[in-house]
Amino acid sequence: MNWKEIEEKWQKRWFESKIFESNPDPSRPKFFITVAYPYPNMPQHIGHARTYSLADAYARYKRMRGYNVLFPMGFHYTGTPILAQSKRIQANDKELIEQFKSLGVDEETIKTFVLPLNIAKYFHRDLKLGMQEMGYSIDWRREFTTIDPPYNKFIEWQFYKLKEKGYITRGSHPVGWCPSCKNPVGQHDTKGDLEPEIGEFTAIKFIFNDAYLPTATLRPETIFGVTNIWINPKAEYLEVLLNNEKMIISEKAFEKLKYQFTKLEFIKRIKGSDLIGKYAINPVNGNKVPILPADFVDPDNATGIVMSVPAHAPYDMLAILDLKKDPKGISSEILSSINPIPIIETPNMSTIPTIEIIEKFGIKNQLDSKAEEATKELYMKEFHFGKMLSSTGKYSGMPVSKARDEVKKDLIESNKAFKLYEIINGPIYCRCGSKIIVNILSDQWFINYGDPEWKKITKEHLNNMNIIPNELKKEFENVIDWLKEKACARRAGLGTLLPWDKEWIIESLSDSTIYMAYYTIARIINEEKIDPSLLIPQVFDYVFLGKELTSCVGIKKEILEAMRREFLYYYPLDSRHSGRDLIPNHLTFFIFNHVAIFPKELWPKQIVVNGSVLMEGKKMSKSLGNIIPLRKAIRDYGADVIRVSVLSTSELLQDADFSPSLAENIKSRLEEFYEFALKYANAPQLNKEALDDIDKWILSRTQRIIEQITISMEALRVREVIQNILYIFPQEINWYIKRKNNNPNESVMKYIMEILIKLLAPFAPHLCEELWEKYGNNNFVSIEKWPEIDESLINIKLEASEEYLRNVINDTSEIIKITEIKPSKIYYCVAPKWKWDIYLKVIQLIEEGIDPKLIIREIMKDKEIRTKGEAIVKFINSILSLIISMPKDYRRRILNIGIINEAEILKTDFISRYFNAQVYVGEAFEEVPKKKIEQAIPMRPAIYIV
RNA sequence: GCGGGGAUAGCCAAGUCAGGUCAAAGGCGCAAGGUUCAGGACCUUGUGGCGUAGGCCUUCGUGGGUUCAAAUCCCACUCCCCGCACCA
Repeated sequence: MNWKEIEEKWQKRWFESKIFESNPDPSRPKFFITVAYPYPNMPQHIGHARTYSLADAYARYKRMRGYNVLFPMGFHYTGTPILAQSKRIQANDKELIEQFKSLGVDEETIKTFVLPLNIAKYFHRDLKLGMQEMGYSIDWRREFTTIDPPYNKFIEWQFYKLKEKGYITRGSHPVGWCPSCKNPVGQHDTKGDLEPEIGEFTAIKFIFNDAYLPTATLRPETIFGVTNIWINPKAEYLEVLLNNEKMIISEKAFEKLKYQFTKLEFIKRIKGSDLIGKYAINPVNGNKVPILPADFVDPDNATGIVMSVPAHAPYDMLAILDLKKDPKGISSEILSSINPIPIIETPNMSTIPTIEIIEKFGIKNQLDSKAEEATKELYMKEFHFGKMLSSTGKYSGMPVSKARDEVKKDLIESNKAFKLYEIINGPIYCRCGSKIIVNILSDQWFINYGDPEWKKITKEHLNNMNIIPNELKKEFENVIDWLKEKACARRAGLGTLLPWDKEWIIESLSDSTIYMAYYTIARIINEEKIDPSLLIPQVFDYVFLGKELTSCVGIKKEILEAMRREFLYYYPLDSRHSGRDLIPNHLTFFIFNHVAIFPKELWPKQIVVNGSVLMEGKKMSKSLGNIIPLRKAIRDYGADVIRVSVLSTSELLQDADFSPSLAENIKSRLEEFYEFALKYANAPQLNKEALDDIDKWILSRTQRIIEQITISMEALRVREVIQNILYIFPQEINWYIKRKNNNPNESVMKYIMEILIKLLAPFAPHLCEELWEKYGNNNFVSIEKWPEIDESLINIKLEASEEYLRNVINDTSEIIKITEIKPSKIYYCVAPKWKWDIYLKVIQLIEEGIDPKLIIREIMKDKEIRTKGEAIVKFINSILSLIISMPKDYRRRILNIGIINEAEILKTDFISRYFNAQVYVGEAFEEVPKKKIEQAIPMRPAIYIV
């Protein structure tokens, strides 16, 4: 079959017939479904296909269920990565150019990428074509980008709303910063794509003559254990004025702290070596401590001055031991006066744990790489299990984890220390080559997701929402709990200007929270070509909030009313789809913002989250070079194959594993389905009057599959759906064909295949349309009615009979296999009626909840039965444990069906054909040993083979 | 650290919420047979161990417990993955 031809044919027809364009229709229920719009900075790949294919399959399913489905799409231009990429292209960055090339972008196009907008436009087109080639049922009339002027107006309105509610705040905020680009840096701006991590240090002000030595630490609680101060003798230090106080810090620190403190002035240079041997005073306890040299001190980390706590910091202990071996001019008097001061006790650790841990790791000196590991281990243990000793005054007895915060707070409040920030996973370099530092932005705008009242209503609404899969609800709850202020604007990038402070551009996670509402009016804005300058806040107040329009706004009243109608028809949003990586940000912001801005009845109803796609078990990444561009994959395998591949290998939340061999497999499976279905395309319509039991059986099974798939579909367990259609149910069909001696009733087959085509249509729409047409229909299967169960075709008794037959055949095969008999005669001795009576009676009693131990007594109450005596007891004993271990509904089904005429079922020449042997069915045969005959129980005839 | 998810046969992956038809779906791989000039594809069968009668034994990360019955419920432990923000 020619996939490409079929795909193009149906995509064209769908487009021409406009069946996926949705307009308000009050006579039909609507279903509004959206997916997180993509960021157009690289080609669409298989990974994207999962979320979109899932949403599309869902949209198609809902459409077949009779909903007026709106499934729109937009493009998220907002943000800085495109800018960063463009800069790299300008700089002729080979790596990026190669990456683009390997993803199929031609050289000429890459040249145009010197303009950021060209990147966005190029990939916008790529993404859109990819979506169309995948056959997504999108209403393209509503398309927009987030830099379209009308969208900007919409975002401005949103921000005015947030501001009115008091959810916008302003304050200072530390960010990773490139001093030469003069911009905050994100992961995509750094060499090697490293995310700068910012740590908060406490700088404790040791008194040194008329100045301070600020020692920077992550463990302020160890201030009580300080024995000395470390300085790097090779480093340059400066005397500076910081917030009007004289301090000594390293030269490197001075350069960086300029970005964190506005009042910082140079006074004079000091050599590190000049400080050595002098004394400083611990501001907490007044202890006089010497200043000593140490090589491990990094002048480029924090202040370049370190306090020494040899009892609890391995580096400090090591440096002291090193110094005792090689004093470097320090007097033995000073060195001998330095004794570790324990201030923390930790279970299972000695009083001076550093000695213990140095021995354990076998560390030689302060430059030994193992010191880092030892430090981590000791810090971790002390933090979790340590308690402050009595020598720490008011903190005595406190767990270290608590003391750390307390000491820090107290020191800062009493002006004995101050906070400073440093990159703790550094050094990290900007793509321009400069080292990343911390800058404090003092006038940063935030959305205050920490607002307790806002949190509360958001959480309340979360509880009313349907989250698929449900396990994630808890995760959402936690995210709502710990969200704080979120910086919502930045200085560079594409996007909407903050309307009241045009120096700032609204950041991408903040301009994408309520845009689903914009889709409802985007069609009108696009078609009427509304002048964006007319889209003032009052317009949106009217359209979205129903506020009276007080003044003339320059847009025709009918148009405004149409927008309002359209919004009210589609809102609230019925289903929001994205990958699970968006839970801690976008999806939660989405709930927050809806709750803040819209009236309660318009809050979103459902969120659907799916896992990502792996490539042959590995994460897809540019560096691994294992990204398959979607459009290439479509050419290689076909759209339906990709759709089914990414949706059928794993459950919703799991990562799906894609591979070429999987795709090949799915491809042949789908082709098989197609060829198979084609055989019955011209068969006559089903005639319910002319059916035998086997026909009736498969028709009954077909109703079950409809039921099961519909349930799975509602819960979006799409893997289950596809598995059932493509693998599990076909086994039933095979059995049916076998039972019919390879002569299936063609009208039955046609009926079944029509149903399967419909059930598969949301997943493989092109294939199914083609088949649907071949089946003689001249409408689209995409908008056909989803199959419904035909109760008249359900036959429990036949299903049970067939299951019985299969079990007997299985048992027979088992015996043949073990005994290695080549069967010529098979005898089936079915259970006599009295056994059936007792069997059902026992099940009945167990169902009534009678203690199994009392069953025999209960049955024996019947005089009739008692006459049989011994045989009865033996029989009951043989079936009792079997019956007890049956599932409840299985027992009920047996009671419901009652006695099955086993002999009649087994008297079919199917069995003798199957085993190529003579088959005898009855209650007893002379040829069969008595003992064997006695073994028969209902549903399990005695089998004797010779 | 805080939060979330997970551990099932050679591999992938269902089953766990609602304990019982569970030696445990389905796929891949492997083996045998069929078809084929051959390869591929396809079809059938098998794929924990033992067994000349449909059975028995062991198994669902480890160790306990509840129950007539545990992959499933409870407790403890070990290991793995992901997120923690200004970045889409």
